[in-house]
Amino acid sequence: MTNIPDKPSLDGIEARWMKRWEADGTYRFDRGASRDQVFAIDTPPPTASGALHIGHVFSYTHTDTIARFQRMRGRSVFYPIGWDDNGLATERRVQNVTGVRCDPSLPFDPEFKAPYNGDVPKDHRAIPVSRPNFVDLCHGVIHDDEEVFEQLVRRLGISIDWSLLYTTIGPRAQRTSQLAFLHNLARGEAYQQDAPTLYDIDEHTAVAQAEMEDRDVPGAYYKLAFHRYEGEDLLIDTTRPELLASCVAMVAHPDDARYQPLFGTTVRTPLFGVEVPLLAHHLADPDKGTGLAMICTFGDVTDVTWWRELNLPSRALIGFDGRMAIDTPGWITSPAGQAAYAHVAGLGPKPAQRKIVELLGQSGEMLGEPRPISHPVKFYERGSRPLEIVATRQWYIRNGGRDLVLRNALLARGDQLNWHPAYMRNRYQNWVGGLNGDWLVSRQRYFGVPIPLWYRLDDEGNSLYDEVLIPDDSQLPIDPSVTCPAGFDEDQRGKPAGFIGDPDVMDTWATSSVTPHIAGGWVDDPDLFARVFPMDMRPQGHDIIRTWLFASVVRSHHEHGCLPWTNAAISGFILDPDRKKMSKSKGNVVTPINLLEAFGTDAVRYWAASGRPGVDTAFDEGQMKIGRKLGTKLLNATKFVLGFGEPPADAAPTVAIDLAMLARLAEVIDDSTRALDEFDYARALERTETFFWWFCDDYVELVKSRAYGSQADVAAHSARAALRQALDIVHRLFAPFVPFVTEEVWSWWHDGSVHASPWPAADMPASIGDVSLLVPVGEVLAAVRRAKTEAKLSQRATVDELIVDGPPAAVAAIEACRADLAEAGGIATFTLSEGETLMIAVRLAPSTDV
RNA sequence: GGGCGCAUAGCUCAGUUGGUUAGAGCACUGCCCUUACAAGGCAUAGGUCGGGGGUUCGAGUCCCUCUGCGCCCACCA
Repeated sequence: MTNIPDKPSLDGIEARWMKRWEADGTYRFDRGASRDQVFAIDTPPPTASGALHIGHVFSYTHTDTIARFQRMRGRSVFYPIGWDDNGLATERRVQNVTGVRCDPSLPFDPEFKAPYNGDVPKDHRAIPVSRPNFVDLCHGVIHDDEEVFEQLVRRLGISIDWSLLYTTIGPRAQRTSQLAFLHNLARGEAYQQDAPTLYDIDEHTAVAQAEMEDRDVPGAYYKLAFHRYEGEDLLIDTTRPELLASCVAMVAHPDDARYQPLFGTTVRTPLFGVEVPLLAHHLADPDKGTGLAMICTFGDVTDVTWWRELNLPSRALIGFDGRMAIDTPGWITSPAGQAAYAHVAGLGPKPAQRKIVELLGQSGEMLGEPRPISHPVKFYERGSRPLEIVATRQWYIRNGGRDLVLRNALLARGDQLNWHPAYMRNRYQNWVGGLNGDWLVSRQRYFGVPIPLWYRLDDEGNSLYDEVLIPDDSQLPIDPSVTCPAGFDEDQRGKPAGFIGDPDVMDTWATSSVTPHIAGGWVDDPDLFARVFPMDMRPQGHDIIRTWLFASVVRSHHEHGCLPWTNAAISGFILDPDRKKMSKSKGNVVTPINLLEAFGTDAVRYWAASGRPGVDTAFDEGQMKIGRKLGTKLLNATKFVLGFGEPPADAAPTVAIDLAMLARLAEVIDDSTRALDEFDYARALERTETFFWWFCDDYVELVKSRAYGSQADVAAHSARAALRQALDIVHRLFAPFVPFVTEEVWSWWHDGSVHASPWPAADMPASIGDVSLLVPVGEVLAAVRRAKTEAKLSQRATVDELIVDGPPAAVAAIEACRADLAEAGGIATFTLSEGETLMIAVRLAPSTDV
């Protein structure tokens, strides 16, 4: 069958084939397949915020090329997708869209309606709503976002099986996440601890090490005088004078001769007159400032270390809202000190600092002017103010940060994983080797998977955190603020001798770290799970190796004692043409939908697939134009080749040049197959593309006269058979990269989808022909073209005489293609002789033009 | 301070165990309306492969070193 359009076109092919693939179930996972026949992908669940980022196009295309390749190789591809809709990103979006904020102290209002829908005025003050109302609003917004997002992802031609769609806030995800947590708890891998914790005072939540980043911010050194009972004042440099009231000690290095005589003595703090000891600790740096530091509870993580290792008291004053405690603390006993504190009580960090500096100036206990500096400060990656350290009870999962044996086991998992590209392994090792604590998984937020626990209350109504009440697995998912633990009644909630639900939700990574389990049906479909786990491939960006990848390895290591997948395929970032990372905050993001419309999906995918694994790639419309050209060329070349008609059934390539072309193609197949097996889609595309353009420009030009029938029938049949065989293979080699146009041209002469056809791995041996033939033949062809171009003649111009003199092998090769060359070049007399080196002389016909 | 990556034509990049005169595309220039394709084709030109040193018969490729750019990590008072 052939059904070739008169005017082939790329217009509208996306919509046509998307519809067809969906109707035919082309990408449907065959769940009858056994594990060894399955290729399972742990697709990154994007945050469905309504806008598709060019980075999605880039990385999802990379994964899709591998998925399509494996499908054509005969694997049943398990290719799910989910929407990562729980967590702070969604909460923020909901706040911005609807103009509310969550206040968990409020009661549920069944009549509540959001005041706005995306049109919140600038001066609007967020309306507080109850947690159940807030969660309802979140569900509404994400539902709308996800419909939009699905259309966008479909538009990319990503061959996921949409019947496997999940969300990270959905019941199955919640159940999976909670069950995994309870297993961690039962095995002792999850534990709670009341300890100083990095805390975001705007988002009102603790954050994990993996979510922190350093930012350089302006600050200043202030030189403060601490008073000795005898002798001169001791001077320290600090960037945080506002913490002076929380000072618990001073510290210097044990080897620091300047302070050695004073170790063990006490000094009085400026302004507040609190007596603190001068202690020795090796972390104090003699070269920094005066070599003397004040220890406050808590200015930074070093303070926490000192506090813990030197057994110091806690004098924390900064609350969860970042403000100084209202009541004057008991350790400030002097009237002057109490008066000073009254000035800063209730102030936030910045105003408190200004006030303290002002007071120190007045008292003369600040020496000289502040010296402005720029210094790195820890921030929550989504936060806007520096993190504070507050003591709070939180849940942790062991990740090797406090346990060398576990750390080494997890480092070994990193070695065991196949990284593409291999050097990405270093990011993992670097991160795991540098952990300084376990994974803090509890978040004081609202739209997430609840920590599925309750606590008993004592007779006074205080929480007994050691008496954890655990739900039965069959109850999951639960919200402990709604569901009641076994053996209790709802009216005992919050009452003495009753119970209280854990108010927190889990870190969003605590749920995304079990995406293989969510997608694979760990909790409700063990048969499916056995067919897909451990998965084959985890595609993701290098920026989330320390979070998503590492957390997933931790969970799988604890739960199954193995890796969750065998391969990690790491994509790079998109850089704008000035080579800056594209991100929303920089405002240099390109909206891909316009590109998809301007160039077509295949063209944009072509650009994406030319970015090598792991390499940050510049956004380049030029590459998309080339991709568009490739699509057009595939249409035209296919139309042309098929236009020669089918050779007789028993026809086969017999002519040397035809066999040589097929031999070259066989090499391309080998190369491309090997590359895709190693997840190097870019190399596979490049090889196929190079072949294809050579095929069109040289081979087809050379044999088209013969294919039309200028020579013997058997020779014509050889050309037609070779052309069709090559075309068939080329369509399949390109299919993973440009799925729409390959499906289009394939449909002209085949039943069924090209994406369901076998990968051409074993179509023919490279020994089918002699590729070395192609070199001298190509040189003759090029020489003839050059001569015509230099004479400013048309390529159709006649060559009076072509004289070729060369080594025997070259002469033999050219002799074998003599007739094709003569016809392609319009050569009247063709003289061929043996000599030392290849010499080509072209004598053109005298111009008959005016 | 530690780790990783990159540096090849004006631009974007290939160059896979070291092997003959270093490649492609885009851009530039010239030519060709050629019956698959003018939203095309053909061709010319363009590089001391970041600098220096070393190993080797031979180095863009391996080793050392320096420089520049980028990323990750770090206990940053």
